Amino acid sequence: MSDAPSPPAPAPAPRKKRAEGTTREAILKAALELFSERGFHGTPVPLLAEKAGVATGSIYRHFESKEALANALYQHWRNAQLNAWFGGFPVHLSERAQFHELWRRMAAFYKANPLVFVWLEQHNHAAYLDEESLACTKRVLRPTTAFVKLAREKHLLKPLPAKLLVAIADGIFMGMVRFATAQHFELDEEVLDAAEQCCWEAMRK
Amino acid sequence: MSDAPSPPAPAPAPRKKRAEGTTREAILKAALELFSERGFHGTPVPLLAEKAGVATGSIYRHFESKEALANALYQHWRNAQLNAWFGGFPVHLSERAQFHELWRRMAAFYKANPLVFVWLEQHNHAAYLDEESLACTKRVLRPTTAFVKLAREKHLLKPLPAKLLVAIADGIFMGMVRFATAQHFELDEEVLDAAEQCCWEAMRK
Amino acid sequence: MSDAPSPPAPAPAPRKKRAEGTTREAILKAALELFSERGFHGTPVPLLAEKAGVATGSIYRHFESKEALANALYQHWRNAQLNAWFGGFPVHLSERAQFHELWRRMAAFYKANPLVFVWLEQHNHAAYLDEESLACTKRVLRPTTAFVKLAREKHLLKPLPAKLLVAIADGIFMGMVRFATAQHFELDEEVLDAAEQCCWEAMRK
Amino acid sequence: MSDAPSPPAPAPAPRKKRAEGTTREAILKAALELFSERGFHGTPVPLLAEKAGVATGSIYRHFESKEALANALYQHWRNAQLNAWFGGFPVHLSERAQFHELWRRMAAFYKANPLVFVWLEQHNHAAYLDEESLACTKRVLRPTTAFVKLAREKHLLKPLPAKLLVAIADGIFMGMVRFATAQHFELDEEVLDAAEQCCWEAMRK
DNA sequence: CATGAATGAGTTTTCATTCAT
DNA sequence: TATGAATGAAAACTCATTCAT
Repeated sequence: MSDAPSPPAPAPAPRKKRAEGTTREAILKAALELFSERGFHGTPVPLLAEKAGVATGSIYRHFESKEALANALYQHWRNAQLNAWFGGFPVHLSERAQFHELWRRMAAFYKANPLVFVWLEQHNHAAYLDEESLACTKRVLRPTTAFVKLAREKHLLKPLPAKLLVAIADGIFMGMVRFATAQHFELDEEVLDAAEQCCWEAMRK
Repeated sequence: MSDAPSPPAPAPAPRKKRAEGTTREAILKAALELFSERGFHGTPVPLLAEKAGVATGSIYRHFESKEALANALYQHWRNAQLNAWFGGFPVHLSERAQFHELWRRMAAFYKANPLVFVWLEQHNHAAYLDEESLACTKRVLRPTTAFVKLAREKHLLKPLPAKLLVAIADGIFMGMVRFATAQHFELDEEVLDAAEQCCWEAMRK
Repeated sequence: MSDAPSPPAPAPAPRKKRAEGTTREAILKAALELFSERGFHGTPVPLLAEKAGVATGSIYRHFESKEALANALYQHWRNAQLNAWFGGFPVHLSERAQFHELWRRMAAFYKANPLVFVWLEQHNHAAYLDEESLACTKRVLRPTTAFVKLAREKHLLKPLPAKLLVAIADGIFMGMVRFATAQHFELDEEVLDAAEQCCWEAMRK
Repeated sequence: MSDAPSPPAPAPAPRKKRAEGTTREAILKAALELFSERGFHGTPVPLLAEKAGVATGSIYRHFESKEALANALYQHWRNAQLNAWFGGFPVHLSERAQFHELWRRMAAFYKANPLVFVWLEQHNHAAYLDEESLACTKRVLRPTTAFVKLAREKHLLKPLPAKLLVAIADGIFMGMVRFATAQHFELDEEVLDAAEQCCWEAMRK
């Protein structure tokens, strides 16, 4: 009815200026590190902000919600992956050579962004991923499946469901990555080539 | 503030009667379902209690904490897995036959407890796992690695690090499972055998 | 990828036990006082909890959200008002006597719950009120309007829209209440009767 | 993190040009609309800025704080009201005629600024109003009270406290306004005259 | 004088855990 | 041993305010 005490004193704030888009990038970078280390639900936003070197509130200036941030991150990296794996792919090569090229690209992408691979694979079906994120996942799977189908038609690969072959290849790559991860993220040429050979022999007719 | 007459009977506390040990199991069952679906941090204890059909407080009668519950669950299933995979294993068979046997057992265990596989694989290095849980993981890995080493020594498998071979085999199995899950069909004999063959060819010299 | 520090230590908590329904009542009481004093948006939930003598979290055990609390409060008091104004109303009396009776009841209700009247009137169209709350408002208006229509038909009141007459009467009552509020909530018999007479003369033919 | 090339042109800061004083007025206009619709605490400054078509920071170029803005707005309109109600008031007329004139002026002011009336009436004792704002309120009340006292002395009005009579008249006016608002029609002559007559009969001896 | 990203305290809400019954 | 209301610290999110440009 009458006078209620006004809030204590709305606090000032030191300022920082960053180059265009830098804040967003910093947040995405921190999110990748923390999400892959501790999981989505295991990562509090303030921790994320601290790691990104920004204030908690700034997160929400760039992303609608924590969930939206996770989706943006997911889509960003799925797209980057799609590009790294298939951008300007040399389709004129023989199937075996194409496979080699793809394997190399996958490895290169992993080496450049070791956390990304782990995160993408582990959070495939997380409840917080939206339609668009799931669509991105499919977009990456499509060319792989197409390639496998073609090679299978040419009787180079086993007459198994293309998706099964893809799943197996993916599994082998993931196994190799896990092995590398256990060895402190070192993925040397030798292992890479060996795993590629394993994979090819797993699939080939 | 007072227009509803207070209820005449003070409602005696309902008490649920359960067979011995059943409550604990109901909790573990609910935990498995929820943890594998939503993750550890994504699963509130009250929800867990509801799914288990017990009161929230009852959880703490059976487990020290949520973390302790997760570890108990993890250890329970790692041990079950160890037993299912290697209990009374026919070590007298040929390596190829042993591999076949193992593959079959892995599949059988997966079919019997599909969620377990998913959960165990995904939460390998989670922060909430204690020493004992990690020890359980190693205990499962040991016989597999030993088998691979032996077969490799006999020049049946490629001369690669045993851990890499194991990781690859594991990856293929996981790929197969994912494939089955994605296609919404039971892991049938055909796919199972095909994947086994792929796996063997991946590893063999 | 590896061990993230588990949360600091999830804090214990002293307990309190209250009679059935007491907590809810305490919350509603505190909410009435604070909402009418500082408005809905001007009242932080922790303050509300403190005033109610409960923990912040307890609010959410009894109400879905702050908004739901406001609606529950609103509906509670609108219903109480309906009952106080019209419960067992002596419809056999003359119109003038009925008006007197109603005026007395309105005053009695105000005297018993001074804050309620103010709050109900001021927050009539607040954005946070739901369907049911608005329906409650209408339910209170209906008998008043019906009474006015009847008296107007008997040529006791001016031939004006019933809703206008009701609005005017309501306005006078509110004016009286504001006057009383300014005088430290004292609403003495004299003022009450005088205002009643004013109101009747405002409406009568 | 880096697959999009940074934009070629660094985008020069857009600057809005407005006629002198227009920005301040745009802010006040937006504030009136939002404060009367959602209340002071329910209106975020960024929303206000958006509605006013200015940047958030610009608000603080024209007003010390949100609270200061509310007070400026309040005072602005209380003064406007004072002027509209009593500026050059024809004090030579008979009391009844003066009352008619006042009623007309009140209605005219309401019609010209419907939101103002609502806001002024509802936020009379809000905690964020400062001394000066409250003084403005009193300044509007003074001539009304004086007029009522005079008329009462001349035995034209009931021998009641002047403040009660004023409160009643105010209540009737508000009731009329609410009625018009609820019926979604303009305050027409007919209703206006009828309410005036009601009000006079409520107060007159 | 204008801008709007950045800030961090404050707000709403959740949830692991306790304990009187 | 089971219950579930109560707790309060921490989570997600908001917003008044500042300041580099």
